[in-house]
Amino acid sequence: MKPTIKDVAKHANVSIATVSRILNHTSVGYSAKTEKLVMEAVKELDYRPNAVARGLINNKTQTIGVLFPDVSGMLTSELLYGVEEVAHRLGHSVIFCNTSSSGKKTLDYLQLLSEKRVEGIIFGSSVLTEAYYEAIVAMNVPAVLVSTKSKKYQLPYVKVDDKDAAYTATAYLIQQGHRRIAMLSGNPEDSVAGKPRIDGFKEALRDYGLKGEDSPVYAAEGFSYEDGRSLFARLIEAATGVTAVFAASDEIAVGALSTAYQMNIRVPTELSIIGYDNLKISEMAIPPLTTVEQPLWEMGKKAAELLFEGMETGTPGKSIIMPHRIIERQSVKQLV
Amino acid sequence: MKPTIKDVAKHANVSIATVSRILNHTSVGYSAKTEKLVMEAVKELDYRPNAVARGLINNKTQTIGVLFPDVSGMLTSELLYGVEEVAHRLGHSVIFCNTSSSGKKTLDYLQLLSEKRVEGIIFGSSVLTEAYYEAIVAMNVPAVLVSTKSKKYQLPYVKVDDKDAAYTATAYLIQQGHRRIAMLSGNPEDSVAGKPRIDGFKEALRDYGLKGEDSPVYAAEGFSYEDGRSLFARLIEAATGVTAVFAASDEIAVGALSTAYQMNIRVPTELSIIGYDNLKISEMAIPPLTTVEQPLWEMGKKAAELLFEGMETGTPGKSIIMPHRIIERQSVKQLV
DNA sequence: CGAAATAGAGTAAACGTTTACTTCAATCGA
DNA sequence: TCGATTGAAGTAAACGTTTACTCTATTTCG
Repeated sequence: MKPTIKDVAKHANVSIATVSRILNHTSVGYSAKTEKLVMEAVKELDYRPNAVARGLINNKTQTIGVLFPDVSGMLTSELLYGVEEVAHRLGHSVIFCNTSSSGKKTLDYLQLLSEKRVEGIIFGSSVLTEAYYEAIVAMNVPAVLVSTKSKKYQLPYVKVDDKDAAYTATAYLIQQGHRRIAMLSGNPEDSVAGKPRIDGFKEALRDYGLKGEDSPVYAAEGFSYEDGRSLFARLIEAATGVTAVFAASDEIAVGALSTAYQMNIRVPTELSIIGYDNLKISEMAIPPLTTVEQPLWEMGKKAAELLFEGMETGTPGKSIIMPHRIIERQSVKQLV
Repeated sequence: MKPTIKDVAKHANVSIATVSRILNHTSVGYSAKTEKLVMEAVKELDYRPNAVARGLINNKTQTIGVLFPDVSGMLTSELLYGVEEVAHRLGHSVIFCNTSSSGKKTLDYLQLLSEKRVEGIIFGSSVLTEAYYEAIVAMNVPAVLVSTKSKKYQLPYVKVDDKDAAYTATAYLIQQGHRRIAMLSGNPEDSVAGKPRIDGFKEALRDYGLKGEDSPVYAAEGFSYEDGRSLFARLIEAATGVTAVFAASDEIAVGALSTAYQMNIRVPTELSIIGYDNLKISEMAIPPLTTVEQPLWEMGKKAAELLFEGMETGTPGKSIIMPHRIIERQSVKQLV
């Protein structure tokens, strides 16, 4: 069995209260001499305080829960790394929960996290259902959303403005001289990454006086590479005279790139493509993909900071809209 | 404050012992009538058992720790998903620790996990130093290595045989008719992913009677995309008459692909490339990358299963060599 | 010099559970 | 009928800490 504070106390011939005070660096209550004695005993026995006992009495677990759907591992893993970094810096652990986009698993996890008495939760990249929200408020700990938001329920979020970012991407294409642009969208039912991006696309079209008929949007079920492939095939089949495409995710863009290659359509010579996310793959694509960046790592960090702020102050804190920007690489051609 | 078992007991007019028995489905010690009463009180108060109190008395936290360096997020995130899946299935939580390949951070985390009384640990994708090993045995809980191993220290591991896999890749190239093959290696000092792959490469060369001078190996510091780019540039500069290259990681392969594209070298027409890992990017590459697969998800699962087995039986369990195989895509050309 | 202040250290309660042990009433068998 | 058995339920100790409170010896100061 692992040594307990009692063993240390016995070993150093003091009371457990004294040991506790020394270990917690309570400013008062012991002499330098006994401190040395105790520290020696600690070394000797290789004593490690039991965090669960501590947690019980302090009512603090120094642990947060993070829930992500497994979708598009690249996106979520960057977010995760961001939150891990600040959690670690602040002395907290993170329990990682992969929801697999399953309602049951999410609810299961929320229950579990509640029992484990995590002090905060970060919920990422999927839409917040009523059941989730209820479960979260029932836990009575701060929560923050990352890369998602909810109009209906008041939880602070950190994300980029999807509509804005889509607008920026589209406007960029237009400024490069494109007049007929297709959008390859993810699920339009998705109220956070689906619809808003379509809206931003259309708004840019309108603002620049382009006609909607010339600039169709094709929508898929999700935002994956496979979706990108089939979306692109549909686009080509339709033989619209489009010169550029705005993909709602980098994975879609890369899928498009890939089938373009197979169809012998040269990018950007014959067709320009802009992505969305700035995942690592966009840099690695051939040609390197011009895309709109979401600062994922920073978003993870900000979300965690927001959460810890909430945990300290007891108030929710303000949502953060993260800046997005175009990363110019080589998949978009400037038209004369 | 959250309701405790006492509140439930009071509310149902029974003792806390009874509540506890009912909640734990102890087969005996209460009537159906009181059970119903208690369950109603639980509902009413929305009571959730406090896992930390439970953990204290049972000496079980139902939690494992997972340590990964952040290197190449794609690789580790797949592993992570694998372990998460089985951990969840078995009712355990996973504390995710990103070591950033830093010795200090790793040791910090090991200490923390020890204090949190995790019941097992999974250590992945980096070399096990003496200090780590000591820290792990000091915790006195089972541990398993994944995607790494240690000759010196006896911990069970699950990984593919790197030398074998490199051999397979090289032999494949040779069978496709290639006689001059370059290897783009990661860090040759790396005793798990570096040296063994080089050894496998050389052994295949030898076994098939090819001369080492015709088949140079270029080595970098790491296994990244950037490394792949510079490695490939060096290869071309050297103007060896090589017809195929074996890259020690998919990221290296994709880096090579990318600079080949820029240098106007057609793959696989002019040059064949085979990768290693079978990350998602290899499927997305242009052309789709032929590579040797490591079944990462399964490796994560196996590692977790091995760990839980160890936790139950109290004995370390047997290491597992996972199968590897060639995934044929389009980056390797068959020579006449 | 003696009372008050102070510093060092110990005692014990509390955190929310589980569980061995006890108590009590009802049922059973002879 | 009565002791033995059984089943339901309660009591209290224990898990490893923290901390309010207490005690004692020493220092301080008028």
